[in-house]
Amino acid sequence: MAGAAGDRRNASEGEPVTLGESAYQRLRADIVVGTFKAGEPLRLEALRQRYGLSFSPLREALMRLQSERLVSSTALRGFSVAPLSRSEIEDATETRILIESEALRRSMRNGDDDWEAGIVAAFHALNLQVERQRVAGTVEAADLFAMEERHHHFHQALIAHCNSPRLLELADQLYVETQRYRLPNYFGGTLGKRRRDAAAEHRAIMDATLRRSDDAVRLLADHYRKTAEIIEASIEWPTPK
Amino acid sequence: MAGAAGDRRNASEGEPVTLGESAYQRLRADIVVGTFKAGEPLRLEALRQRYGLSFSPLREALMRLQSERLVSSTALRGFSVAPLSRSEIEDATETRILIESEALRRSMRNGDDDWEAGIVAAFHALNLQVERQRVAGTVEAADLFAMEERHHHFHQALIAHCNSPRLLELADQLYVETQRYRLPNYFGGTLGKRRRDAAAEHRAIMDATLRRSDDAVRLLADHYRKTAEIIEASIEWPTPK
DNA sequence: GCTCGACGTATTTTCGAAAATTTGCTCTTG
DNA sequence: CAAGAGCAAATTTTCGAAAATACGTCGAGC
Repeated sequence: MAGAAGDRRNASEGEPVTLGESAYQRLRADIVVGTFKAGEPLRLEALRQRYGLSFSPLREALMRLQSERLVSSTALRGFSVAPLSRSEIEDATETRILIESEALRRSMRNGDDDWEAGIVAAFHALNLQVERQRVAGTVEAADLFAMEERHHHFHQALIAHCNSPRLLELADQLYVETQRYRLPNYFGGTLGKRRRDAAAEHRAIMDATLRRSDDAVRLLADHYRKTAEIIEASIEWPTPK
Repeated sequence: MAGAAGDRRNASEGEPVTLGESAYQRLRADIVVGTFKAGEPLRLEALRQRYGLSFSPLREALMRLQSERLVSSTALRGFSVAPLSRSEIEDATETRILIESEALRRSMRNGDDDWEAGIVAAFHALNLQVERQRVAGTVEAADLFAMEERHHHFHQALIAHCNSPRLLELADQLYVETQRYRLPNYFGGTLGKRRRDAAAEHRAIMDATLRRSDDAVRLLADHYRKTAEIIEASIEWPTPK
């Protein structure tokens, strides 16, 4: 689920062919999932042991992650997991809305039949997984990753035809950033408390998009803002805001 | 002019304290200025000799530059300067407009007296340099860098109070990307042909901004689009678009 | 004449140790 | 008792060489 889609590094992506690439993917996954908590220092020796790598590929991966705002560093004091804060979450959310709104508008303008088919397919695949999980009752980690993957695909499909490599890449980056605060929340177990009907929201967004209605943009923005609100409410912050 | 403003890496920026940082700055400058042409492969051995460094800091710098779209790489085939194309320029321009329009709107909403003063000061400093250059008649490289620096500062000042670290960082990144095609054009010598009154455009943008008029956003977008058009027209492209 | 494989070279990627710098501690001094 | 100098240990950063991989050339086979 992690380093897959939306990375323009290796032509048609795939398995990490380089140790640096693998370090990047594993580190990113560990940060997103919360294995390394926000603010925690990332000591090179520890990482070297954990992943069985040498310094060079690790530093390269950390450098990359820093550019993506998952890691921060100070000159000679090493790296640490980028901190989370209310304002960071809000900034990420609003930026994501800005990017994806524009991308969605353009997609609706350019989108052809394949584009529509892609959206419908992704939506269906997402719902299958949701159903499967609802029936099973339990939440395996593997299921969760499958969910995330399909959720991501759905949102990618919406904006796929915006015809801007930059917007697509930014959207992917922001997806990962927001994953960082969505995922720990799932694990945290406030799952039952969720009165939210995400499937309905997704369907509404899809319908409006296929209709080429500007409502789609509004619904998408609401979707993201609601998510952010739920997350912010479910975390007790060290120092307010 | 290069690695200075807008980099959140070392608290209050400053001199490169690390070789990796210095490699990053020098490489970036060489790419932006056109020392390394678009598409040109960046051989590590050559870079090692040129900068007198070892592989590790070089690779780190290249990794960073790749995240900023100045460099591209393929798994085991090394790095090269990211290619330029009409569509890349257009994408960069339109993305920049999207980002800075939003940032400008927010700045106009939040901006206080200090913000206004910063804009006026930056505008004045920019004009001083323009005047100095007009009088001198010649274009030293150093003057050009001073110009770029002040130009950058002016555009930063406009959006400085948008209250979004992400938007500011994206704007800075896109500034550098567009620098890449603006600068070689200056050197190229089509300078005399420029019928454009950039100073007037800047003044109009500033005035509208201080008035908190939505015209500011339109003027800014026009400003960037016009720049892109001029550049695109002045380059003969290998394969059309 | 063309394709394909083997081989030597060029280049990238990774490693482990050396150098440089920070951090924490102790001991002095005022 | 606070402030600071001086060390030792921990950590990051850099290096140069070793390993892995891609590239180009040449020759054999069809």
